Amino acid sequence: MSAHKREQRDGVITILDVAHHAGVAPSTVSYVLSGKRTISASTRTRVLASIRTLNYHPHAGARALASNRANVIALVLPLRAGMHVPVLMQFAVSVVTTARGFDQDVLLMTADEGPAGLRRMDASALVDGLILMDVELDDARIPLLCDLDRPSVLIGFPAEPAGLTCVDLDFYRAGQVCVEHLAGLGHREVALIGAPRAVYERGTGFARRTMAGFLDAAATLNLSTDAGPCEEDPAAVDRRVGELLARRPWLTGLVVHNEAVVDPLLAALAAHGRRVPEDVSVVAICPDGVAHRATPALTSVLIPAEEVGTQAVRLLMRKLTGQPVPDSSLLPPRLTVRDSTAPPV
Amino acid sequence: MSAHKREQRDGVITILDVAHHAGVAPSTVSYVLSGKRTISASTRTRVLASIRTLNYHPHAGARALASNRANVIALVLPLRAGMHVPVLMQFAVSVVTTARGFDQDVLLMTADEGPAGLRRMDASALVDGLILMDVELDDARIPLLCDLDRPSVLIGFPAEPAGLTCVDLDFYRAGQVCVEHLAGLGHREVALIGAPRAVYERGTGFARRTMAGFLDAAATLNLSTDAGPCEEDPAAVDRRVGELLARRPWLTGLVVHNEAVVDPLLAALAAHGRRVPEDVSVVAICPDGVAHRATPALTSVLIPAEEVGTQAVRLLMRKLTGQPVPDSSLLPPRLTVRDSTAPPV
DNA sequence: CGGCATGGTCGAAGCGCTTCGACTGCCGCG
DNA sequence: CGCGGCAGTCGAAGCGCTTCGACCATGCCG
Repeated sequence: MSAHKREQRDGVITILDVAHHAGVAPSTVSYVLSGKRTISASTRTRVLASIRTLNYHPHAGARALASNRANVIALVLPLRAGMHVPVLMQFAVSVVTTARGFDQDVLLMTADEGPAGLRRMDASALVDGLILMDVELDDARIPLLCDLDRPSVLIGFPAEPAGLTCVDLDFYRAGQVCVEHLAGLGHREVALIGAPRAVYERGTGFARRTMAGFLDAAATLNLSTDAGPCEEDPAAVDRRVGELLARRPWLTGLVVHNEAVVDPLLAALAAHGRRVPEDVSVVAICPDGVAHRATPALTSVLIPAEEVGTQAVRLLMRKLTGQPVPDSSLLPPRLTVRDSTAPPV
Repeated sequence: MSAHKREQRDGVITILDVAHHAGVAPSTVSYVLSGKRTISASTRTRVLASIRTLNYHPHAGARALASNRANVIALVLPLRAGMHVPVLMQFAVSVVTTARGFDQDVLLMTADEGPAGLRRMDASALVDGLILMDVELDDARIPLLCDLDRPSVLIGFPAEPAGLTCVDLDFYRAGQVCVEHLAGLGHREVALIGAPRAVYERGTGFARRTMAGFLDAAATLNLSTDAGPCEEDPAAVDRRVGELLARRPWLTGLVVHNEAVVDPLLAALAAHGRRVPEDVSVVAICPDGVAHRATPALTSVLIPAEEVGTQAVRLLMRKLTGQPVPDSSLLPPRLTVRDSTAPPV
């Protein structure tokens, strides 16, 4: 046991160990890893081999300190009442997966910390950038965002998106598309079953925009309409349907923008003696999974959670590397026709 | 604009800035923050004041590098088929919230990276410890865990928990408790509506243990039983209920361990002409929210997501500070009687 | 054939923090 | 009255990495 330097002090392999093993300078190893300078092929392979055999992983803290980049992004995910958690998680998972593809890790922040949390993220250099979910029309986090030195991307649109980078499905257009589909089939009287009341009151963009699109399209096409929120428990859904059918005996078209309510809604229609699609056509705005798991499979506008998450990360990475980004990305809705819509009899 | 040192090079406040502002050495500031040496009250207040006015936040990377502690823990959250996402998120949120109380941030890992991801976490010193969710009886991640230098806590129990730190509700006992409650009311024929088949086949501990507890208790009490998985869509639930009632015409007690299925189950019972609790008593194993939102409010054994998450973090923090921890923490189930159980007629 | 880019590599200087040993008064005790 | 000890503070040495300028061969041009 000669005192040969202090090869593996703590079982921790450093860049120095790799450098020695490969017979090069530590800086060379660093350049191999980052690609920021040209390295001859022979040296590169040698270094990479050493890295693999020693199973070297750079120390994240050291890297962050020296390079001013943590390779971590924050995902700010408030879990507010009335939001459908499985859908939110689809976004989140997509963000994490995409981020890993860029060699970034994801730090999870819930709402509880509020503004102080954002400030802390910023100042501590724990993360390089932020992705915010569940954005409200007048979101308290937005003024803060501008103060921060770090770039951010919003999933969802606030009322005043100027200067921000936002991604989301074009919910206004989605509302229109649903109505247009029903109108195209010949329906003249349609209703929107929306998110729980709290979601609208809070000023959540996607809910309000869908309703606006729905109403505007219906007005343009001269349909009579009925639009309102809907709570999530089956009893409430049943009540809502009962009232609706009583008030609108000739209603034949329904748009539902509330994942949690899809099954209860179908049950309630059945309970009130309405067949889908023979008596009532139903269009949903939801992830595909929900739509085609239902019986009958629902004609729907897809909420492209995966694509939105991916886009958000892509945009953030562009901002981090100083590339230009579009001000906002509204993904166009696409309607898939399934078994729940048909012409009225 | 005299060249006075280089006060705020980059808009970034460092410990040096604080030290100067407070008229002390940087090490003193550090000790104020960490409390690792005694600092006089007067100095402390002065330093804290400077920190506040300068709005200083330590650089996470530098701290991690110097102290070998990142103040970040990893939350490994596979989202497997058949798991109820809102429940998982309850755990996750509780973990994040509790962690913040210990001044830790939470890094979110999904399953996709597999073992390599765990190794990377370990070697890069990005996180100090891990919390693993959705543990299977024979979980592939476990052998790896022992290799790592970092402590970990499991939410859920594998088949062989020796040497590991695990927390969870005692699902075996929960299964028993449900049966005992029904038997106590006088029911003689009971059934278990379980998680989707995939969950059992995968070897998920909580599902199997609940079933075992259910069956053992029923055997002990001499009840006839019928236990099996149940898929999540309403149609499948309805089918399941139909078969069950056909096969067991005198069935009067039902235990349901599957959040997604609670409402459809009640609907199916109604559809088959069974009133709850007059004809059939129902006990659920689920978070309280689900149980009392149902109609009628369900007698249930609570899944204490919040407490489990909190415990997991507490245990991890103890391990991180070298304090002893119990091998395993099985939380005792508690049954709350509501409106869905009654003696059979 | 001499000088000058140029590709490829090295060395050293930090990045901002923690921590360890050393130093300084000051109190209390013998 | 002197000295050991202790509370309180300082200075400096890293932690492991990136990056900048320097350096050294080549190969190429004039």
